[in-house]
Amino acid sequence: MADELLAVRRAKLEKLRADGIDPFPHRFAGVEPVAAVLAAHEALEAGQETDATHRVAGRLAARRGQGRMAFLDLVDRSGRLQLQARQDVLGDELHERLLTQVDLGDIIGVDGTALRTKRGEISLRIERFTVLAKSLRPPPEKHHGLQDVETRYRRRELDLMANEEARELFIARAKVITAIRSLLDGENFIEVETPILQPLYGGALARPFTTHHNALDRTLYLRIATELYLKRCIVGGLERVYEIGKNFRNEGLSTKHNPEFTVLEFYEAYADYNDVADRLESLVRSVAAQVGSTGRIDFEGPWRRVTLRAAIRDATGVDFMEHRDRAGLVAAIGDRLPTGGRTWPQLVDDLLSSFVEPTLQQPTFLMDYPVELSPLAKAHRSEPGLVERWEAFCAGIEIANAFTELNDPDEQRARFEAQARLAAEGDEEAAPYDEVFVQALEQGMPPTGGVGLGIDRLVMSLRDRSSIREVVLFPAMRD
RNA sequence: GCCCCUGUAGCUCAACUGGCAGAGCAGCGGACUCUUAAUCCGAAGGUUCCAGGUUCGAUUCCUGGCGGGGGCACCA
Repeated sequence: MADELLAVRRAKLEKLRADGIDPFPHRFAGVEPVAAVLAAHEALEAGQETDATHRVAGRLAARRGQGRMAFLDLVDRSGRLQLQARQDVLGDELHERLLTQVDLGDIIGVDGTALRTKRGEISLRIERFTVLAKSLRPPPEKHHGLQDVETRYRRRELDLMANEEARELFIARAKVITAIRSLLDGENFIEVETPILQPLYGGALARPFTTHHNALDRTLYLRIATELYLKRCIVGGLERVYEIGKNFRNEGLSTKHNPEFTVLEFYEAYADYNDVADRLESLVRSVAAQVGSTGRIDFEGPWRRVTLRAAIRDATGVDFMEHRDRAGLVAAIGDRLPTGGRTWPQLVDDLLSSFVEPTLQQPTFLMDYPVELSPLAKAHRSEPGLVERWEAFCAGIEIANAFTELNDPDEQRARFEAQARLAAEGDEEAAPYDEVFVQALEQGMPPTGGVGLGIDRLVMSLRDRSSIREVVLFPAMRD
């Protein structure tokens, strides 16, 4: 059957060629979005015709009627426009060609005149049409669209052509990134590009992808974060920098994790974590206002700010600051979590992810983390054992992470040494010692606040999607 | 890596307790000059994911594999 469908379309392709029609012409200039045509004739009354001509192009999505008059739906990025095909306008040959050689799914260009049909739909009467690309495979079902999740992820082009909400989502995603750039540029941030291929990875605790450079005959890593290079830009005096790009982490896939994911990081000299919290909050609020939010999350109001300590204490009764030793914390947790083999910082993280994170539906900052979890953050100005770090959550997942950046090179060196000890104990996610970065700090880095924001996760919350695969065009899939 | 669910026509979905695998859309032939999930008539379209097993008989039950979804683990 599949072969039959393909053969029929190929036969039509050959028929077009036999008739002297190029089924894959090079260009079609002067196209208007269909939404512009619809907007221009909003005032027409039912049955009213015009002499206004328009040129549109897009994919043929539906066809009604097979006789001397037919209606077709043309879809472009801006929307859907009904076309009216009349034999008395096109002539016998062209009308016949349109109805028999052109298939649903073909890309066509149309010149026509605007009217509103007796049934009230703004339409374009086809004066001329051009096949712009013959489609040799059948499109997804016209009414139900493409539902199969696997096909939607693996063959995103089919999802995009069949499902308007998929198009809307990825257009919205683009607007999010454009809005972020515009807002940061307006605050005198400069956008930089730092290496994706790195001789040493850093800036987060994660396992990297490893590759090899032949000419240099050396191992390179795909970055897991942009943090260390961006701080070197701050050391260099760029003062306000940001980067939007992919990070890569060689870890499991889940509804919240894709091995490559898009992150905004920005760093601001002379600011601390409170300043950058204010900045992130207003940034996301503006983005949400510009792009719109379809979910139940309210980005408008002030975001809740609570310490990590209080959040865990309120949810569990466990105050990790009163149990700075592993044994004490294990005793306080009791049988609520498996504690075997977990270190003290891991247990704090477990408490957070099990009992606090799922409850954080509306935007919330959790402030002040144990130093053990944060090798790049500056010690808290008043709370011993804590660092000035926050994470922002909404819809039960983390969307951002920020520090008052550690700028004391000796302290940074000591933190790296602590990580090196963890690595020696077998922790594959411990941060490697980065001497070049420490030397950069030795040049002197101003007090700095920095933020990482997960763009994929932000789009998830703005468009009410529960899987990161819904917001990544081509998510990682098994072969 | 573990657990649960899942895989049927190009697409969207059916198929009772194990008894000839069906419909809509799309496609094909035909009718139709205001349709819009167009309508009507007709004919067609299947390796039921793969490999085994049980059975007179398997889409259905069992085992294994592969893909997908969800959860756990892991992880910013």
